[in-house]
Amino acid sequence: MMARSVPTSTDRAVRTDVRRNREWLLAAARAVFAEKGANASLYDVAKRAGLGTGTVYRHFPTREALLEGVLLDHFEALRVSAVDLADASAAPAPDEALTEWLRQFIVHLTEYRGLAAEVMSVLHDGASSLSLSCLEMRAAGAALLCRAQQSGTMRADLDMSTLLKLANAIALTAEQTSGHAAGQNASHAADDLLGYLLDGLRRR
Amino acid sequence: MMARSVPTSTDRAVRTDVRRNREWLLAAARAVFAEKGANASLYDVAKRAGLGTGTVYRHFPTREALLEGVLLDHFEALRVSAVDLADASAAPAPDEALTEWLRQFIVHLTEYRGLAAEVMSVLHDGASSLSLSCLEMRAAGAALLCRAQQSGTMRADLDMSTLLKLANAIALTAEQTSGHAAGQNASHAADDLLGYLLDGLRRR
DNA sequence: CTACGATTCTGAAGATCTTTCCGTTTCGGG
DNA sequence: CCCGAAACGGAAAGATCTTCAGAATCGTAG
Repeated sequence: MMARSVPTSTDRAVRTDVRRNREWLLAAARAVFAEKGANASLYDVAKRAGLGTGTVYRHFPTREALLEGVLLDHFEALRVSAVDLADASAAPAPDEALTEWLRQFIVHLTEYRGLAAEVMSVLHDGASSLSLSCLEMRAAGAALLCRAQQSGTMRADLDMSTLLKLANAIALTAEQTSGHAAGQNASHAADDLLGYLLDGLRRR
Repeated sequence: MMARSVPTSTDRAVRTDVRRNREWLLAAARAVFAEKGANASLYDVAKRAGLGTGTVYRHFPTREALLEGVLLDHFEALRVSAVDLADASAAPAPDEALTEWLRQFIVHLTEYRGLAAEVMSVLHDGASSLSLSCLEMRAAGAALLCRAQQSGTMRADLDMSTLLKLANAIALTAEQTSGHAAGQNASHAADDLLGYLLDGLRRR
């Protein structure tokens, strides 16, 4: 193993203030997005973090990058949840597990106003870093879909990509439907719509 | 009947240049939206029309108003189509008629890039003028839904509002999915998603 | 045909937001 | 404690939306 004591230009100890500022920025972004929606100005994020706008761009070169930073935790939570729900020992039936996971997916996407639309416009690019950062979540979710298909309750001619698109569409609709009051209303509307959709995706 | 020869302050002959400029603006908006998407700058619209930006705002106080002007023709076409499809004499079965109409609805909403998103964010305000301007189209479409429900193929607990929101979300999703190549790809993707959705909205 | 009043048009300016840039500050190893 | 590299701050440029006051234009009346 190469010695860590000979740092090169690409391998340098990360300054403590850099890491700290990155955390501050993510926390500020979460707070501002929750308050003003996912389209809040980056100036507001910088101000809330007590930093300059230039620092935002140093850490997150684009708005998309900042969004990705905020969403990574959500994707990881969804991945973990998918793994838990797929655990054969304590898990619910395959069909219920998939339903519950999609419900959670939609809850995460309606967390901030405008988030579903942002994710939508970026999730299906393939090349986008956001797309890559959720690959593991998609894989874990795909396992749930596969299980449901093998158990015979879900259509066989349904791929994970389409399923996520439909869930995304429902999140988008639920967000619009519930007006400006986020929370229970959106969740309830989303549950109804998801119920309709899943009925259509089940085997006859 | 009141004489037209005694114009009051509120009833005055519309200047020819005003009407002409309004048409120029709508034509320019259609061209620019088709070329650069529905989020094109209003400055571009003004420039294309050979008018100043202030003139855009005189005719259409908000971006939403301009969008409405552009969409009126689309809504009317959809209303006519709904009436045709509901015509008992030559119409297809209720279920197929509704499906076909929703397909057309989605085609119209994917005409310009970004249009579905704009409509989505504005259509469900109730108070918005865009929402009002499509009331007749909604009514005509609702007749199709009602027919499908009475014929027993569609669920009874489904309202027009929810159905349109879902169709809107699918248009949006399809648009994002198919990348930047509008046309057949988007239509095809949308057809798939709509098919899945409608399966869920049908009666068992 | 011309003059007049009301309406409309223009384009510069203010406001907001995104993004870049460089002088200044800060960190942490030596 | 010193120094160089890296990071920070915030002004400024660019883009877009929107407003406004003065200039231009139209339609009518004389």
